[in-house]
Amino acid sequence: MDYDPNTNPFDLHFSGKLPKREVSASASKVVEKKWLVKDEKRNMLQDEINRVNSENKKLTEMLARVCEKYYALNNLMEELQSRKSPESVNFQNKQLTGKRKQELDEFVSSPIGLSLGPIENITNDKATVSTAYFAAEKSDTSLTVKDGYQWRKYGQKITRDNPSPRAYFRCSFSPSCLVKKKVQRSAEDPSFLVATYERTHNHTGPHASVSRTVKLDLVQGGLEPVEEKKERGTIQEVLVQQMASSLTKDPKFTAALATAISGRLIEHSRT
DNA sequence: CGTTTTTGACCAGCGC
DNA sequence: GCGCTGGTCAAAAACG
Repeated sequence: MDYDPNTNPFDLHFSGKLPKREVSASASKVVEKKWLVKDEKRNMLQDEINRVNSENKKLTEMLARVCEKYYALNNLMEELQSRKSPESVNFQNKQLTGKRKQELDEFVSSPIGLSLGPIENITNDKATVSTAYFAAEKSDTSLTVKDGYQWRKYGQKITRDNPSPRAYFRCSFSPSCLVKKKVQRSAEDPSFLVATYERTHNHTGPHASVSRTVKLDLVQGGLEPVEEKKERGTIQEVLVQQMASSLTKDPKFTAALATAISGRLIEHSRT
């Protein structure tokens, strides 16, 4: 969308040939004139770049708004769908022996989630349970996960088969929102935080800078290539896919990408 | 001063 | 009943 019909490659060709010409007295005047023309053209181009730049900004904002609406709609769809089909997902769940085994299997075999975070939903009449995995610094002991919602911590426990504690959170948006989550470092790979969500929010989705957090996690977090255990390889792979899918569906990331691309185009057109 | 976090106490479920 | 475990409560402390 940044193609500009007014942009003329003339300048480049001209300047490229300049040094090779023999310079006579009359020719130098011609060159001088051409330089003036070039200056004028450069100014015009600069104006044009500025105009396109501001246009890009507006388009980016529009895109962000559209994506935000899409995101909200997507959340709603997700909620409706999870209310509809309780049995199919539950089947697999009941066959498993322990809670923790279930958690792991769920992670390894599950399809990629629809939106940022949840990989799989398990629904019954009482509650919706979903699990999400976040990359985290090993040194970070806070057990907080930036998923865009606001949480109030109400407990912390040491569990039997995991050296790191489990933290319990409630959604603090409103007392009527009954969503809870548990966050604990993965026993298999301590560079992940495992967040387990119960029920669905009865209010609008996250407004915080989720995409920025995800970007940060990608930079800081455990996405360096790891090639040790088989299990870990699978976990890494799924996480990468999940994040990729999350990012492409995240409006703010899309907007940021658009801005970045337009920035690059402008930069390119300057050279 | 209101909100959030911390943390030990308490409770419920389960197996023995 | 008893002990173990996971989940929650609530008073005190910390925070903004």
